[in-house]
Amino acid sequence: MATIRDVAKHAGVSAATVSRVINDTGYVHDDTRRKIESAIKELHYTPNEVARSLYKRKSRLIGFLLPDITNPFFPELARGVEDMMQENDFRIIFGNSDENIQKEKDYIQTFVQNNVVGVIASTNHPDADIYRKLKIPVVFLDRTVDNRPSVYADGHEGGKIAAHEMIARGSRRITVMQGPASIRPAQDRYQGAIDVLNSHGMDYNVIRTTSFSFTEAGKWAKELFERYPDTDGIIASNDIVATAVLHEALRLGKNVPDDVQIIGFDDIPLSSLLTPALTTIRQPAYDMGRASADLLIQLLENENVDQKIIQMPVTFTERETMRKVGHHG
Amino acid sequence: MATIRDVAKHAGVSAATVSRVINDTGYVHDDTRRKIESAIKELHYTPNEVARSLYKRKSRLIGFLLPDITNPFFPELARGVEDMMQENDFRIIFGNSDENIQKEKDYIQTFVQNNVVGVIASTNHPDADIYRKLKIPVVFLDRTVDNRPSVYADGHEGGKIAAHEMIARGSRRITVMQGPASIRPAQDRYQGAIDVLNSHGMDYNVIRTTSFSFTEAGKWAKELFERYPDTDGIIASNDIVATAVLHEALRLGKNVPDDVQIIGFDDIPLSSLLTPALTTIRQPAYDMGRASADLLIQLLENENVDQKIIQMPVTFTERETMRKVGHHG
DNA sequence: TTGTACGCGTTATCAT
DNA sequence: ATGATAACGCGTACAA
Repeated sequence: MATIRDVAKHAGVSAATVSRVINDTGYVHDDTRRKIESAIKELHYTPNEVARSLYKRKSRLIGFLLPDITNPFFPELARGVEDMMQENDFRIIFGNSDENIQKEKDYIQTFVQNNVVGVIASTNHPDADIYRKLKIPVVFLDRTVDNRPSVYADGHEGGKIAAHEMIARGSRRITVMQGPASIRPAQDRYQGAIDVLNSHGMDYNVIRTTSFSFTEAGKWAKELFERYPDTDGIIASNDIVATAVLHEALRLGKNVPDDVQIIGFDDIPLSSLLTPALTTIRQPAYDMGRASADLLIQLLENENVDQKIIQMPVTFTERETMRKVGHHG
Repeated sequence: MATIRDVAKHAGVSAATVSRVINDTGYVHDDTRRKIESAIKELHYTPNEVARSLYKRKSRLIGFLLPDITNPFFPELARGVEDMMQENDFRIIFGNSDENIQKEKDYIQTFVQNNVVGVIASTNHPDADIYRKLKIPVVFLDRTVDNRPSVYADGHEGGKIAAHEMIARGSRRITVMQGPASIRPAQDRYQGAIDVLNSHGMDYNVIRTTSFSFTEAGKWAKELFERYPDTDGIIASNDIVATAVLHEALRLGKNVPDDVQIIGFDDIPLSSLLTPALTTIRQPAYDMGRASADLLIQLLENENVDQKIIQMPVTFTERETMRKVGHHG
């Protein structure tokens, strides 16, 4: 790899002058500029980001922490973050935390050791010391705390809509799947749903689940129909669980949506390809990713960011696992 | 952030001695070691990786390039890579290439600028100059070329199995979906399938597709049944397409697998949750990711790696979109 | 066993 | 308009 000194020698100038043309700082004669530029090309010189980072005490790297990229909600988020960062010449150091606080700590530490200028984190512990003590901007994605910079969808509203539609389309023995207690968005959805259910004086059942994993989703679906075999409406904690519930319902010979209505949350890409296609509350995952990256960049540029907390709207996405309004038995 | 000199001052020694205890290199008296260790703790000192990287001309970072993390096959792969790297104290700089050679170039360049010690790439252009000229080890994941280090599944064999099972279970008017011409694994599967079909003297139809995206999968599914309404067996290029085909078949009132058998490729997590559950050729994605990371680490540690090309086995995963052997009409 | 001095590649400051 | 030089934080010869 050629260094700035090699270029300087090649062009018959000093390293300082080369630095000036690279960074477009200070004066430099057109002729020398041209000489330097051609030297750069000849030697295929590109600046060593590590040396830059050392001197400036900041890099073009940002840290990005996700619970588990294997959960289909997150790739969309990640893609949004990555695209936006890429467009702004930032690179991403990426890690999965498995919601494990120790892993988070380790990652954050190495992020700092690598001079990242900011981090985007989707964590259950946004109020942990690691984050509070960080001297670089942090944007919390999909989860939030106090009034620290965050981007997340309106889960509470989503839960309300889900319950509302369930009732409007005729379900009367509704089961709500609560989702992991440690995951804030899951609880928001749940709370929104039961708020509406309660305010309508409806009776309902609750199934508690402890993860969003594919492997366990089937288990809860089975449990659900064993405990509440005559439930006629299910508000699932996300699309994975909803998919498992749909699968189990069909396996039991139930007609969806005539016997049971099902609604999910997230709108992951496969939801529309299910049969019947899954009705769900959509989160704009990709846009959330982009928005979080955008917010972080603003924070970096230190503009007085007016909007540090961005709550994205959630939309009822009507497909085939719920009946038409007014068309229920 | 405390520096090594701060620690030295605090412990009343020189920076060199501190460096010795950190890296466990050279002699250091137990007493001074203890003093230094406590100084490190008090100051919460962690070494600056950037300075290290600059001095040693190598980091603990590796570059990881994927076509699109949004394609559900890749998160598993990514998770495998990340887990293995994490266990070995490497961090990952991640990018999506969209199969776009220019984007790949840009990423590889910035990887190099950041002193990554190696890269793992899933690319359609493993023979491109950028990779040939790289002076650090590269492992090609899911795709391969010449005899450069790679980890990939046996797509050709997978295609053969798929065709074989289709025939064994009674399909006679088979349609093969070819998948994007630019994607090597897609062509391997296709080739494997038609090899078997041809050797059995079977007639078959081909549908060409140009991407693996969710949005377009439905389009090809429709096209398929319009052009070949009486096909009774479909070998899809991957599980996404297979899911779309299944969706369309059911929409048209066909019985799967009695009227049409369908087989996918990959075994993405949702495949088993479809109804009927998708029969498919499984690639061990997570293990492939791990294996590629392991291979890269070996390459990093010593040049003489015996097994530079790892072909992983593919397995027929029987579920519900194909009939039982011998039970066909 | 420990310290000194230098270099990794870059940028900013201060001369010229 | 350009160059010399110091500094960013660390690790390694080499000296002591």
